[in-house]
Amino acid sequence: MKRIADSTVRRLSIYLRFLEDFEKRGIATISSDELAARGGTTSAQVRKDLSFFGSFGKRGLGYSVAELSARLRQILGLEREWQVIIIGAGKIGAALAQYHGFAQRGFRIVAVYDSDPAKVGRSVDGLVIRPLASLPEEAKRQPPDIAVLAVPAVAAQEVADMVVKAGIRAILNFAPHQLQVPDTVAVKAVNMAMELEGLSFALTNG
Amino acid sequence: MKRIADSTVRRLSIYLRFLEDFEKRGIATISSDELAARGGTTSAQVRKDLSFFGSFGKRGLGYSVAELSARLRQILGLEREWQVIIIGAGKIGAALAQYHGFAQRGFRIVAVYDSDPAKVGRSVDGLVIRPLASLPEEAKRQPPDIAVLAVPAVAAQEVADMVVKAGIRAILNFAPHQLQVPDTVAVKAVNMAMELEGLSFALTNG
DNA sequence: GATAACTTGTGAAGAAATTCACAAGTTCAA
DNA sequence: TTGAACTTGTGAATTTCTTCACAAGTTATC
Repeated sequence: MKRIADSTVRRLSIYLRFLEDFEKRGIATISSDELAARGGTTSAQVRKDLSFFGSFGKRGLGYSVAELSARLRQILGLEREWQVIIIGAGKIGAALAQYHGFAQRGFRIVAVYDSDPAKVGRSVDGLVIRPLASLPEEAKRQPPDIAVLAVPAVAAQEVADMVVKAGIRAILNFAPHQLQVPDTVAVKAVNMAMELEGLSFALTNG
Repeated sequence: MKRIADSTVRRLSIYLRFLEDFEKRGIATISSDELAARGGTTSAQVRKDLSFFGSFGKRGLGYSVAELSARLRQILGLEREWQVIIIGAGKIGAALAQYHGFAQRGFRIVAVYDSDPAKVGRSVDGLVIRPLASLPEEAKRQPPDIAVLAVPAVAAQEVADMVVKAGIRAILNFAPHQLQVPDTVAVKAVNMAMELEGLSFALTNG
């Protein structure tokens, strides 16, 4: 398949969210124009994005909400459940562990790790915090799909190396540190400081 | 000034982080090549990004770490302090309020709001949670620069409208909801669900 | 069944972002 | 002073992404 741009995948995610909204409200069909209006894009963009994966609409009518959202879930790989581990049981890590929005969308948090002996053994939202050192062993027995890194910046690279070595091929990084990983590993970064700086730039140069 | 791409601003943020690292380690100069290697980009990209704002380097030598980081801070608007309010004192909101990394970079959290009477009056990290209804009045007296939205998706648009009406011109949105705001208002979204779906896509189609 | 009003899917055009490639400037050593 | 080794800054080329524009298909109405 032709390489799909990151921006396209992000938009598919947005479309899916709207479609699920429409589904709940019992709306059966939707046009690219309506879909675009909500997502701050254009109808041509919507159609182009979808066209990479096939043609799902009916001319003159639009898209079946149920069908398109099912196809998007399939495209995004959301038909299965993903096993997620959280590394770092600090403020952010604990908040993530307790946030149930993930599980609702098929991302099941199966373990929380921390390297601080004072935290190991405590529970977060029903999950006992495990020692980080046990990750390699445990990952061998039951390989997680995605590792969420909620550790301090200085530790991030080291932990990422460990995660990669354990065979995990996707990382969601909350640490404000640019990770170096082999390109067989997918990384997404959530960098709040960077977003704030983007706002600062906009306010300054707007 | 020519419009600066979002991607450029994000990279400036990344460069600044490295430069601060180098500054701490007492390194005086750095080449675009070294800067690029850390940020997963190319030296040409670094030079092009910087060229939008002037020419800060010395041929044959590179960039002065101290000078370039000062210029980047200036460009990004980080020379002043920004007043930030957090709306929503749930798990995420509370974690953000307690995260001191923001303050270190000049984003000072001045207030936390929530609409839940059960939460109002409690403290988070030394800040008393205020009733959301009092925001318009308080914003008049002391206008915040940035509002961080950590509210449920269903409430996000309503809260955003309120924030915009209160004269705030920058929003960092943690709610998984696409906000509609006038284009005089800058919005950045941190959407963990979307990032996870991006990873899911990568794992599925990688 | 004819017409009007929609809407999709997609090549082609256009715009935007990235990379190339090189003149020009700097440093260092002999 | 010369030459070798670097490195920047930037037009031009290239690649990538977005928008345009329209043929072709669908539905509704009379």
